[in-house]
Amino acid sequence: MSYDLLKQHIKKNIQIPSNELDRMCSYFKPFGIKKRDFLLQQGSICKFEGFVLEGCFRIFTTDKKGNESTLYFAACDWWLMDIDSFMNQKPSSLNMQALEDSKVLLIERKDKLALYETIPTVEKLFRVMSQKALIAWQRRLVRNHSETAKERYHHFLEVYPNIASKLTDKQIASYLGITHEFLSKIKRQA
Amino acid sequence: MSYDLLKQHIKKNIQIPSNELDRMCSYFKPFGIKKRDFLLQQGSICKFEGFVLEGCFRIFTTDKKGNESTLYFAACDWWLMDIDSFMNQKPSSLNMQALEDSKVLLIERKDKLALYETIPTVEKLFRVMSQKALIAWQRRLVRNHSETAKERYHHFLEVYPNIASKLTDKQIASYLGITHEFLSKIKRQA
DNA sequence: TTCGGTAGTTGAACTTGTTCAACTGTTTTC
DNA sequence: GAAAACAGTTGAACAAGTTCAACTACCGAA
Repeated sequence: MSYDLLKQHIKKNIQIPSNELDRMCSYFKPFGIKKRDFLLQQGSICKFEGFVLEGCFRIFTTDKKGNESTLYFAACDWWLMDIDSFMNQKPSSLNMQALEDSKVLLIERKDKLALYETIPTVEKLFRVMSQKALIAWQRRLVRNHSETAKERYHHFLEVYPNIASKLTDKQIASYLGITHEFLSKIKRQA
Repeated sequence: MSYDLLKQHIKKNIQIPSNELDRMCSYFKPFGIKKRDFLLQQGSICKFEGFVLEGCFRIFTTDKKGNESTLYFAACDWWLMDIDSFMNQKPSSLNMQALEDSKVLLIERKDKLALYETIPTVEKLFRVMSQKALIAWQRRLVRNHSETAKERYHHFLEVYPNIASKLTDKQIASYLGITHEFLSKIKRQA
């Protein structure tokens, strides 16, 4: 059953009565997407949030100079959201691209907003998840400031071996904030 | 009245009945702290969260190599929290130091946790605030990846002129992730 | 008021990471 | 099955940022 993973995930974050959990999950609809297709593209307005069941996504942005910067990768058990575009209904600055054939559970904006109003536990869930994400972003910044690209590369391989194995070096480089040429030189040394 | 600023801040983020707002704020206690003193020190366990009324703080961490990395500055109308240490009651990796004589409103951990349980709107408030903070951290990462130190420096001055004016170049450099010597060289060019 | 500590500047040598171009091998696509 | 597109490697020249040391100026404490 495709909702099990989502339910497990939620229960890892908060305590929730099973009737509320069922009701919440009932708004999520399964959706399949093919390798290289985009779930969201820069410039469009985000009307959903998603939870990855299978496959892998890259969430990245392209700046004025044309450089791609990868914010994060989302494999199984991760969330796909563009909070800024979703909450404020403004054009997104993010791209969400499937790196392989993938399956997600999507919830529409109106349903999500309704859930916030009708099930207080949903507020708690996303408060807890957002705070955990904040901790991770803070750690990543400190790491970027205090470690060399080589150290960051090896740390990434160590912490996300499953995700790393699905990625090209170019994608990893854009996550680390270096050129793929330099990543190639790092690998030669190591 | 010292609670006005906090109340205004909350109402900017969510809608909340005034009796709930009053009750929530009643748990916050005024606290004064002198220049150079620490509200929280690396290694200790964080038992509070705070809201800055006056003055300015620097939130930073010191890594194994002895390098300081500044996560953010908190002036009037900003929050002081170490979510990781506060939620998980583990030793903090952060320092919160007053850069000038400052006034804050502090809420104790047990009161904050009780508020989450008794006033659902408090969950919403911190969900919304955390999500806004997440957006800011994501933007900062992209900026670090796509801009030079010089560009980041000028952007910082532009966006936070009030805070920047209270800081030494050393503190700004540790926020930007560069050495203070290099910041000095940037300033010479500009 | 003097002394010690910290902030800021500068230069020279060095390390880290970029850019560009050329080349190789592997996937896609038609 | 061929052509085109993309991923990865390498080298040389370059740019960005660090390190260390020396120096100046200022602020805080006794």
